[in-house]
Amino acid sequence: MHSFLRKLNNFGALSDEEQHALQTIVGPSKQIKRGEEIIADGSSPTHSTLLLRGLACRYKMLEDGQLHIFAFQYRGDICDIQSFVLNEVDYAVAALHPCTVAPIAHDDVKRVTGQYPNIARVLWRDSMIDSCIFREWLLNVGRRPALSRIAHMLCEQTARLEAINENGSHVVITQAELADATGLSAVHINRTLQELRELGILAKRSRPVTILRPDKLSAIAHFDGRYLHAAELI
Amino acid sequence: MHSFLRKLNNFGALSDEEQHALQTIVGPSKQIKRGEEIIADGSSPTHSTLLLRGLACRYKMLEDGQLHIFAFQYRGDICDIQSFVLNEVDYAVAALHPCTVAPIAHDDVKRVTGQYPNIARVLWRDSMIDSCIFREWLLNVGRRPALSRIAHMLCEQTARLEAINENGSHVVITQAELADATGLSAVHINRTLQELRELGILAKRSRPVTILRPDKLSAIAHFDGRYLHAAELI
DNA sequence: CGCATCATTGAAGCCCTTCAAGACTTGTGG
DNA sequence: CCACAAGTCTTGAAGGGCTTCAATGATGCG
Repeated sequence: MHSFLRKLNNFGALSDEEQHALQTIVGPSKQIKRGEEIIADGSSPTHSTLLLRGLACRYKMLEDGQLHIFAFQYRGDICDIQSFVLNEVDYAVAALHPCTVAPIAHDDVKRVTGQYPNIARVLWRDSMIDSCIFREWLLNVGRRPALSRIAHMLCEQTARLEAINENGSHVVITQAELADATGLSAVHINRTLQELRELGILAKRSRPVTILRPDKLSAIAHFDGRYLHAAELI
Repeated sequence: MHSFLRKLNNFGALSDEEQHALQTIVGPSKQIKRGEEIIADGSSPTHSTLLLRGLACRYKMLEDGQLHIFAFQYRGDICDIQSFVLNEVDYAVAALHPCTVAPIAHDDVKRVTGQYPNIARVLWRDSMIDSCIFREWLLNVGRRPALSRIAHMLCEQTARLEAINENGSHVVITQAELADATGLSAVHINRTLQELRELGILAKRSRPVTILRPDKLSAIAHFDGRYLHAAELI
């Protein structure tokens, strides 16, 4: 049913009963417009938010107005399980495309995880995969030159689309958003994408970003998708 | 007793019974020499490792031999709770100073978390704080110029020393290690530290790094320590 | 079919890197 | 207590990757 169930269940082998328990705590869905904020920075929501459709990002606003995106969220992702565990979020979530979201009340999560340790384990595991991705991004931003860095970002997003069975879909992220996520300037993103096109790795047309040679892209990025822990999903 | 208990207990208000359960699963401690590896990248340990004394770091080795440090660990930290939740670690842990460590068997963690949901919650919470720190580092590396970036790193490490009641202690991290953690070159770390000294923020002597004006350092770093979720500890 | 969004381009320059050598510090053994 | 080695810090010079600014061109939606 819910894509998040499929995702969570891949890890911990949830029983039917556990799956049912999880299904019943998902609240009524809601539409969010492109560009709208889903969760405000510094807020203490009483529910976590499940993304059912669309593309969202988690980001922080810096003191000088700069934006930094540190996660892209696809359907099935719980955008702020953190607010359950830590009560407060230290980031914001916004819709990059029109989204459908649904709330999961913290009280319900508490009850269900108390009753079924396996559910707690599976949610914990899901949030640890988030951590793996953060670390990989840290490496990416801290160490790799622009060409590899952007290649890596494209590889990851493609892998994540594949993991939710949207193989046909292209990465639809603007150059400005890519810049905010990689810590590069939009201008340099543009020039580097052109370089990838000239290498025959990306299609000439700039939108959507179309990967012609995933093998070469992975090689440039030194991409090893194991950190996504999504092997089971493909 | 164990410093990790004090740390965990600050969050979730563990009962005496729960604290006792946690205490009993800590295995016999072991000494690790400076520079020695504590956990190997890619390994699947059957226990997680608790740091009881010393300074360790988590890091990844890049394809070209570059090192990237993405976390410093102090006493009380569980270096790889991830291996419990995800079975495999995708990083290595090494001792930067002589360390004392103790194992916590995964089987015991599984038993105890199953029996006491509150313990699961508290461990989960601890690993989420890790995530908060990763995100902050991501921001730091991705966006801030060298001066702010290094200032931020110094602020964080000082705050963490204070959180474990080692106020008197100075940050004892070499310039090369700082470089590996901030994604800057060792040469530039050196020049930027000199700049901080000339500003009167750090003491003239280079070792140990001595902060004379924490207020100015925080201001340059735009440091807001709330993401450490250690307020209760100070 | 007009307007907003997104992508592209050129020029100038700075922040940071790399390389390579030398000075200082610290700990260890004689 | 001194000598030596290893580790750490410092310095200079040259250069490159990326940024900023500012303007123009393309795209696509209502």
